[in-house]
Amino acid sequence: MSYTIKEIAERAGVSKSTVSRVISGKGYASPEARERVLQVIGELQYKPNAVARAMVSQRTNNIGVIIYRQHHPIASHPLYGKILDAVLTSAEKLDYSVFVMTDQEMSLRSTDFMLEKRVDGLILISRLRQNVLDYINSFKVPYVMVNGTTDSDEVIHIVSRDEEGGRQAAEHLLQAGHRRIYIFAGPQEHRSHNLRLKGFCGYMEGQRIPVEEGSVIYSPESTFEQGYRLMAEKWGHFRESGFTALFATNDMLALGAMKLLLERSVRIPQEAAVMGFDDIDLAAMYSPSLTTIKVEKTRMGQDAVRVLDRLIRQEPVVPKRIELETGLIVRQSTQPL
Amino acid sequence: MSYTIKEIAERAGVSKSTVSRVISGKGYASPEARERVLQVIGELQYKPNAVARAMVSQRTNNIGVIIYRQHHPIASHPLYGKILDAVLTSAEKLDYSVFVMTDQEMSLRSTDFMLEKRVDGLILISRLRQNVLDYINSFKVPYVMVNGTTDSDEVIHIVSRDEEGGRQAAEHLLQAGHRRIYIFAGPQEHRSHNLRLKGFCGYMEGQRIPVEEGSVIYSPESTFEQGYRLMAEKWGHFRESGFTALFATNDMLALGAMKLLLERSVRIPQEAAVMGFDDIDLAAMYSPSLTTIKVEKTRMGQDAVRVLDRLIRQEPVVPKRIELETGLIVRQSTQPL
DNA sequence: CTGAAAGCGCTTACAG
DNA sequence: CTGAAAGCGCTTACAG
Repeated sequence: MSYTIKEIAERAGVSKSTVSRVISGKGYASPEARERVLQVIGELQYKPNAVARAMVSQRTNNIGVIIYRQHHPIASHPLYGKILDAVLTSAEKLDYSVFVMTDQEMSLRSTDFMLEKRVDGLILISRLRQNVLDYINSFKVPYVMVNGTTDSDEVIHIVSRDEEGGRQAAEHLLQAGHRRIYIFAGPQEHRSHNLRLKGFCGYMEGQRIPVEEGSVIYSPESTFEQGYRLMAEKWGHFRESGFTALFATNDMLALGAMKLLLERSVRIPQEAAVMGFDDIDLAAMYSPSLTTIKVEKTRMGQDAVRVLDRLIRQEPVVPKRIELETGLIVRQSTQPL
Repeated sequence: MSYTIKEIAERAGVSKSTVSRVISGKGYASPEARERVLQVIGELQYKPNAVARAMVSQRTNNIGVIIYRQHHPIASHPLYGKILDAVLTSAEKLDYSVFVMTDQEMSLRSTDFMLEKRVDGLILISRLRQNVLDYINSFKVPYVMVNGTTDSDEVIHIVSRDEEGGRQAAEHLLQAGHRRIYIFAGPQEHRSHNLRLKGFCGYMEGQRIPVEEGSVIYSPESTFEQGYRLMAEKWGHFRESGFTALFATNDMLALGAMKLLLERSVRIPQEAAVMGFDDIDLAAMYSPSLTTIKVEKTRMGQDAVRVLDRLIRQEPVVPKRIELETGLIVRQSTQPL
């Protein structure tokens, strides 16, 4: 098929060892030998076989990304897709290739795939079951968790300051004059949804305007469709109880709810302000654009790669847990045009 | 680090060859031997080293996906992200792992990566330069192009019937009573944008309502922001010339334009109907939801994997060019609520 | 500075 | 049915 180091060696009139040395740049090679080898490599468009290399060096220069999602959009997920983009870009800079797998069942299968020595390390995105984590731990592959849920202090983990973000959201709505705020809370078993709600309620309480009983609507899913359905269902309650604002623990829920409101001809933000969390692309594109709390998606992907690279190279990783700042993004949905 | 076939062999009291045979299932092994080997494998959680396997079998069971994009959203791109999702899912079913690379410069670097024998085949998404294609061709890696642009009949190629889709769009707008239609045409060097426009204009001409000079606005980009900017710029022209509908050659342009119109308090569809192309998720979510021409994103990804698998296994691939049907999706933006 | 040799962890004929 | 041997394409000490 294609050329091997042996053929390069023959054509250049040197040994395989010498060819290997000039390619790697490690070890000596006389200028003349180097010259001839490079020449032949150029002519033949020789590409070293990465598999053979990995075999001997015990390093593949591949990293694996597993995105755990129960529902459909995965690579194209507005949040995880962005993180993936950043991982791809950052990995390339460090000369890693990246395997991407999605796992809808949080099974061990995707993990096994990766553990067959195909990768030097793993980036695990989103929430995964403890048994999967235990399984991964039982092999000693370096890995980094992004936006997941774990109690272990040993797990290298990158998250947002979701609780602080929840506080920022509450603060903004209060400042905008809202007192009666409706809340759509996504799946509470997810660390982020849970902390966002906690931060929000905590701030309100601190301001002596505690969140009322019955104004928090829990949702087992955090999709656009769910936000729409939920608002359709709760619309009567929302309107009759005199709420003036809606906060959802992620943008998709907020946007779905907002669409329903718009279809009911509710003027936003005049009659109802809406606020989300994540700052997905769609938030800025919507009409009205959605006020939200920004999550550092790109940074998460970059940090994941940076930290994983250190882990792979056995360099010390300082904080086991990286927490990224959130930020308030005020847009049309909470502010008059 | 982890166990090798040699250790399994020792513990099971057989030779490496026998272990290999029971793992692969090819070749004979006595029930007793098989039993013992399987037992040891289970106890030790032995995982065969995929790299060593690839080395000898000359098959990696990996495929590479390269997405060529000049601008930012890549994995998270509303169209390509969906295709990628389908590729990931389909590949897994056929036991392939997938490398994902994005290439913003359409350079040879990403290609080189893949050509270092890391993959059995390649899926190239979006438009790539001819020189990259020539380069890939000079090696004989099997590959499939998705939604690209090529004249070569040799290239296995999956596309949509974009011209037919353009016709469907025109037909729909005419039937809805529109005669004066404004058009935002994305980058014409892209096969899809070009054909969509061609199909649209062709149908109009056939109906003796040829598209007017000056009603086609060419755009070098096909982003949401660009659609918004373009409409902001052309708004005066649009309004004063009495256009009643806008057709854009993709959803992002259409949506961006629609946001501008909504901010100018134009009632959609009563005062201006808007129509896009692609049927990205956002189209259904927007308010008003966007009428569009559906592209079979999932099917594209599935077919790409299916065809590439045949190519890799050296089975005959029947049509070199697969064209997928488009379909009209009528939503609020062209139809009164 | 350079080459012969061993070895990475498997698979695959080939004898037995 | 089973094991010894060769080999996949590299890299890495080790002599010279």
